[in-house]
Formats: sequence, C-alpha cells, structure tokens
Amino acid sequence: MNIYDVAKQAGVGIGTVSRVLNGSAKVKPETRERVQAAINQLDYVPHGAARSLGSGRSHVLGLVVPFFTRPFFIEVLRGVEMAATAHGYEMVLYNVETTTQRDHYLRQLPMRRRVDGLLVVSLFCDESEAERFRKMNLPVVLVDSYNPLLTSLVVDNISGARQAVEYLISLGHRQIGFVNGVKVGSFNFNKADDRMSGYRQALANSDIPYNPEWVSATEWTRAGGREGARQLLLLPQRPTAIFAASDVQALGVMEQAQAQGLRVPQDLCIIGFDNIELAELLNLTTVAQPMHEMGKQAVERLLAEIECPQPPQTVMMDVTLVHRSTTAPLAAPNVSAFSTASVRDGVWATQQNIITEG
Amino acid sequence: MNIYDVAKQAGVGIGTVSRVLNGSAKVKPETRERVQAAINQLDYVPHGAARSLGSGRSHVLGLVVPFFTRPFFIEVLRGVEMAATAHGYEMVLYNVETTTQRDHYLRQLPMRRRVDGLLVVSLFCDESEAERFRKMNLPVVLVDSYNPLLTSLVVDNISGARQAVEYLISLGHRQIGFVNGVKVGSFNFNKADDRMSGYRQALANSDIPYNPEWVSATEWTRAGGREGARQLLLLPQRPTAIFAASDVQALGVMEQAQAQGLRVPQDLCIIGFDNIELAELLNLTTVAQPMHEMGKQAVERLLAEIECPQPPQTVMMDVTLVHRSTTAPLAAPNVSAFSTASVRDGVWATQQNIITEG
DNA sequence: TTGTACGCGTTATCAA
DNA sequence: TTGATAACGCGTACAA
Repeated sequence: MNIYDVAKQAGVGIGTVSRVLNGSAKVKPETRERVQAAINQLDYVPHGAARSLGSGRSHVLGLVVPFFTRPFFIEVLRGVEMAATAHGYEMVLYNVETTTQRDHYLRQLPMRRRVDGLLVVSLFCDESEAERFRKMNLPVVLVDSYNPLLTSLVVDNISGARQAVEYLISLGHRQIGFVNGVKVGSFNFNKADDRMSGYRQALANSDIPYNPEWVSATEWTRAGGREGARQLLLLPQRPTAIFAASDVQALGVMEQAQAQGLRVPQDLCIIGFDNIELAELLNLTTVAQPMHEMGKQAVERLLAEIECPQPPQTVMMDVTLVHRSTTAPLAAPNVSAFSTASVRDGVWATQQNIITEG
Repeated sequence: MNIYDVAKQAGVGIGTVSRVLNGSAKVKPETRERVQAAINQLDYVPHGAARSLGSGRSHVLGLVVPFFTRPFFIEVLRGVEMAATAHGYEMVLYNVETTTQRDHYLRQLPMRRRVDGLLVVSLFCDESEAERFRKMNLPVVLVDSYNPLLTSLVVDNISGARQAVEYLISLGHRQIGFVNGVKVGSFNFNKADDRMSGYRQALANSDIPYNPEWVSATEWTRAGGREGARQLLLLPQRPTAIFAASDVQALGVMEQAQAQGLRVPQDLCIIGFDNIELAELLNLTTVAQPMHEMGKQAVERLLAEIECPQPPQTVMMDVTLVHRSTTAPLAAPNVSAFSTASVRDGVWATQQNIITEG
C-alpha cells in the first residue's frame, strides 16, 4: 500500500499524489479531490522513513536533556512539546545522566540526521562540538546554556541570584547562606558559577563580607539541599537566611530546618530558584524562570534555523522574584522564638495566610 | 558521505561494510578491522532513515501518554526510558490532552510505521483500534489500561482501593469519603470504575452502607481534589477519612482540610493512590504502584512482540499500601480537637515524628 | 568470505 | 498542470 496504489486508484501519476500530499500549489482542484478520495478510501498514510530519505527532512526534533524527571526540565519539556506539535514536529527524548551519555548524544547522534534539529538543555557544549554541528549543518539551539557559536537561550542567572540576595538584605539579613549546585562533569556549567556571582555581587553591593563558610555546593537534589543546609545550620554562627540554587534544593533546606526545629520564616528565611509547581504549593519565595516560554522560544528559533541558517544569537530571558511566605523581615535576636506569629505557623499553616504573590 | 565512501576507503564492497555495521558473523576479522578503521577515519554514521527504509525497522518506540507532565506518567516514562535506551531504542513522545489528539495518534500514526511499536499509557483503546493494530502488524502494549486483544499491564485497582478503605475501617472509621477521578472522554477508562468498585467492596465487606453523598468525581488534579474534598467536608455529616483516587488529588484534599482548619490525621485521615515522590515528601499514606517497573516491563514485552508476535496477555501488577502519617486511629468523638497531639502538628510538623513506613 | 544488483517509498527534476 | 524517471542510502538476496 504505497503511493503507486493511490496513483492507480485515482488514475494519476505518483508525482501528482506527492504534490497533493505536500500541499503543493500547482494541482487542479478537481484532480486534488480525486486523489484525496483515493487516499481516504485506501486509508493511505505516507511512509515516514521513505519521506525522510527523499526529502532529507524527518520532522523530528531531538531533545537532549539531563535528568528529565526533574521538575525544571519537565516544565521546559512541556513548553517544547506544545510548540513542536503545534508546528507538526515530533520529539525524541535523549535523557542524559552520565558524561558518557552526553558525549554520545552530542557527537554520534548529530552525524547523520535522524533529527532535523537538536535542542540541548542545561548542558555545556564546547567549541569543538559546536563547530561540528556547524560542519554537519545541524541546527542546534541551547537552552539554559551558552555557547557563542550557537543560538543560546539563557536566563539572567547573575541578576536572579543578586535579586534574591538583595531582597534578603532588604529584609535585614546579614548572615546569608548559599546552597549552590555542583558542576558535575559538563552539566549545568555556567549556572552554578553565575548564581554564585550574583550572590557575591549582592553582598558586595551592601558591603557585607563574603564568608566562604556560608556557602556549600551540593547535588541539585532534595537530599543535596538538605545536606548543604545541615552544614550551614550547624555552624556556631549560623545564617539567618539561605538562598538555594534551585527549588528542589530549597525543599531540602526546608526539611533540614524542620528537622532542627527551626521555623520558617521566623528562624530561617529561604529563597529558591526556578519556580516549579511545588514552590507554589509550599509557598516558597523563589526566583521564577519562564520555563514554558523558554521551551517554546527554543523550538521556534530552532525551526527558523531549520528553514534557513541564522546567525547565532544569545537571548536573555528575564527572571522575576516571586514573594511568598518563606521570607520575612529579620526578627530581633532572641525574640524570634516568641514572635507575633501564630504558634501554628509551620510552612503549611502559613500558606493560606500570607500571600503576597504578584 | 555514505556507505560507498566507506567501502572505497576500505577497499571493499558496500555489502561488507553493511555486514560490519550490523555485526554480521561472516566477515574476516582482518577485513572487519580495515572497515572499522575507515568508519572511524571518516566519522561515518549510518543514515537512520535509509536504514529504516531498507530494513523496515526504525528502532524507535512510540509513547502515547496523556498529560505527560503529571507525576504518575513521568515515573512510568522514566521506567520506559531506562529500558528503551538499554535496548538501543529511541523514544518519541506523543502527548495527549484532547480526544482529538488521542484519536489522531491511535489511528493515523500507526498506519505507516515510523515506530516499531507503540506503548499506550492510561488510555482506553477500543476493539476497532486494537483490530487495526493487528491488521497493521503494529506491536502495541497497553500500560494501566486493558484490552483483551492487546498485551495489557494493569495494576489491581480494585484490590488497591479495597485495601486502602479496609485499612481506614480497621482504624475505626465508618464515615469514609471517596474523591474519585472523572472519566473524561476515553481517558483512564477502567481506573475510576475499578477504584470505585474497590471502595464499595470494602464497605460492603464490613456492612457499612454506601452513601453516594460521600463520593465525588473530580479532575485528576490538585484543584480537582480540593474541590471534591470541599463538597464532602461541608456536609452536615462529614467523612472522618477520605480516600483519593490519586496522590495529586489527595494533595488537594490536604489543602482543603488545611483551609477548613482540620488537622491531619487527627480530624481527617487521608489516603492517596500512586505513591509519587511528593507522597513521600508530605508523608501521605498511599497505595503504591510500581511505576518504574511498569514502564520497564512494558518495554520488554513490547520488544519481545517486535521480535516475534506474541499472544495478547494481561499482566496484573501488585499494589502495596504504604503507611505514612496522614492516617491514624479514629479519635473519640468530641475529643479530637484537643487530642494528645502537639499543637504544631500540621502535616509538615508531623512528618518527622510518625513514621511507620515499611 | 566478498562483491553486485535490486528494492524500499518518497521527493524532486524535467520534459511534455 | 501533469507524468516519467532519477536520486536518496541502506539492507539483502544471489552470484562469485
């Protein structure tokens, strides 16, 4: 059951069927109808592989993403999915959890085009790889990562971190901890560095000395955040507020605070980064990234590049601080334990009361 | 840069190159090495589409899943991804959010094999569709759904629901609400019905009359769960415990309890279904499904079917009740408001104390 | 064990 | 506006 069958059934040549299939302009309406009827009658659907082979286009986008089950990536993925299907593209998922996998996907996969383009999320991409993409004529867009040779969509991590810490300072905090993420292999390369820069800039702007003891770099996980917080909170001179490099880590910080009997926000203020769904649920103050929008824009730029080569471009997306109830003005020392807040003010208890989200 | 270039470079015919590429037995080690060297030297990677066209195999698995961002599906997806890559298969994601999309993917997509097999998750599949798959010789495995003509992986939803409700009864509850999920179009067809059956069976087994007022069917979302709980909890005679058809809905129930000032588990016990990551985090008692395992098994059965046709089989996976801290023995009436629990016993506060997970 | 020729189902290019 | 025909790159009989 192929294009010849349809042609025969409709009494035309295969060229005409192909034109109808691809919505080519030059075909008489009457003929088109006849072909269409034959197609419907035979339940004919073109063969994808043959089509790819002939046209050099697969209408498939490759998506290289680390740890795709993590909320941040899921949200980006969602934006990608919506945009891709809207434009008639399919999406194949390459999950990266090891450096080997990363190298494999970024080196082998592009060589012969099973995909029309590649979206690389949160993965560092070196010059030689970028150069190879160019040589192969494989359109690539980076999301949450940067390379001068490739179109890159980044959020302003420095500014986001700075805003978060400046907000804490404005609340009266001076002892501000930072639970950063680690740079594992080639993952999340600039992210950790940039958020660190933002943290230090904010401190410097207010002439607060930088204290390396108040910084820890952990896995980008709940357990990591928890461990990081444990280190900071057991110091003789502990931070009164902690900025975490991701919401997931912030979650771990909250758990650790809970475990040590510290109330949030009275005894410890917490700010996360990302604004995943859970952040809203737990009323976590956080730096919001436009994750859906990033996915969508990435697809659109990639498709543009597939249509015709574009000069590499770096797009900076804005972040916004979302005020929720894990932050509050610094309580006067030694009074915090009996502050004005209700005794039931756990994280969950406050959630219905203090909503300043805007 | 194709197989001919490699052949020329190695001084052999393309047949030999092909044999090397596909690990065919009959090739002299010396020749193999020469070909391999040429492949490496030219950075040659075979063209996927051409390969598919020639062999009739794409090494791609289609994954049709509704609302893939929801935790249950993500977990299944994760299992699928691991198994698929382990076997050298790629994975293309078809997200379904409307009946139109469902029909499209289940009717058009299979017609001409871009994929070697299809995994359909939580979607009802009717006889005619199953029949069509058979006619097309397209291997299909159903996950969390059932059709007699197709290999189906299901969990025992009836038993799971029954276990949950029986547990509540064993704790002394007699007024047990049920926040079920709706059957939207062709989504989650049997699931809602089966969990309802389990609920009613448990009641019947203990001679507790079924009270339709204590049942509501909502969206499978947090907002849905919340709305369902609102209906039940505002009744003059309100339930003392609520069983929710999914963890996500249970979350909504928790929120609503919180909003009405009901303490969990003293004033209201809650059991969910699925055991998503969040359930552990919030210490929600729930019925656990082996989500990763389902994804993995599904892939393995699908691959087996791709190798050679198998008779349809229904595999029942076990569920297990996970005891956490949103359930407790029913407090004596009128005492619950001043029970022995600490005043700070919100959901979060209890989480470190009452852990009976096994 | 190796090389050759053909087929897979399209798209694209021409000439009509 | 249409039909014939040559790619597309590989797998695979079949012949050597």
